[in-house]
Amino acid sequence: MELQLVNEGRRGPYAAKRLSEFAERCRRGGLAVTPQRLAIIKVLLDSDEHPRADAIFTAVRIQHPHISLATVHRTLETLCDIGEARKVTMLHDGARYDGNTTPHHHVVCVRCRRIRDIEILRLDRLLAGQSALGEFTVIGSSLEIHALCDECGSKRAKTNRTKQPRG
Amino acid sequence: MELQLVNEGRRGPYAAKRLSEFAERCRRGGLAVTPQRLAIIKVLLDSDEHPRADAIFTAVRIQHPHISLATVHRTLETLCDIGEARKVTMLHDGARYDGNTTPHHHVVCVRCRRIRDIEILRLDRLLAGQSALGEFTVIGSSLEIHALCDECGSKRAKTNRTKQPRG
DNA sequence: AACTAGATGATAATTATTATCATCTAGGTT
DNA sequence: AACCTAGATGATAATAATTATCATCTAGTT
Repeated sequence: MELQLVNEGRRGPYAAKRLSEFAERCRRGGLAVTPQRLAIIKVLLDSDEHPRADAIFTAVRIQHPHISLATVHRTLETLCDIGEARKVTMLHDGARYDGNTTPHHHVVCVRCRRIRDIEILRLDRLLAGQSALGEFTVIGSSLEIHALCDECGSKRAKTNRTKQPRG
Repeated sequence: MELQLVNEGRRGPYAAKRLSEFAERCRRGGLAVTPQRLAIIKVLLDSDEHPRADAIFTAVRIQHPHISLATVHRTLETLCDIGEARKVTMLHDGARYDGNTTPHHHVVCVRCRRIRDIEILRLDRLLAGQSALGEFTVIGSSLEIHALCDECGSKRAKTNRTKQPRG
């Protein structure tokens, strides 16, 4: 089978392993291992809901009533920076619109957020044959390729990584 | 070639065709053909930048100094509703995070925004062999499959389409 | 135990988007 | 051509997510 829903049953052991390695990965990333960070990664690893910051905040507050929402936002971005988490959609500084309604996909520069259209006929063909996925009825799809454009690549080489707004 | 950047040169004739059909498509969608809508679709079709609402607002204001930003936002969403435009990222009500850092993709219910992970090994293999795309150096990628979950599908059948927040 | 770079909490500020509502108009009818 | 009305617009307020600021605190080192 080409496309398949990930078996949620596997998440338990996966989360345990990730958590056991977390402290070391923080150190490797130059980050302090704080109770807040541990609590946040724990909640994130235990969730299968791809939660928003506020949902994680709510969950973490049960054990850490004094944690700040700002800390949750900051920590989630930090975790993404060191590769310990991933933002499902990275373009969250504002909605972007496209007048091209023919099937196509996008390359996005992770730094300047420039977007260009791409065609992947084989992917479109693969997806055309997939009208359902478990309990989901497929409507359409869009591949987002994360990239660094040449201009930003050379800038990055010079300047020391300036954090991008909104992430 | 599997992946290729869309040739921007083709956009001129495409935009002209889309614009010529726009009035009819509005009527078909039950929408009035207003000068504001014409101005907005024109700007969108002429742009290759996948612009934000505020950029479209700025461009449209040259010819329509009295247009409101709210109209631009509303119109863009309306155009998406009737299939005359597309939002590059549809998840714009808040960032969603994922603790699973292994390569995988997502199915999203366009109504309730539930997300589930999917595996598409063939796509991952296809992308693994692609380290550059024109002026872009590939970092990673994520396929977002838009779908309707069974629960929302049956709801939609009953209730008359309630507009989703934020779109 | 002392030190300090970096982390946190509290809160203000910013920004994108949506809601509200009075007014206006596209597109049909008379 | 004047008239009607559902729907569209403009102006502005409200909402909500995220980021900035800054005083305080603490993880990890000395």
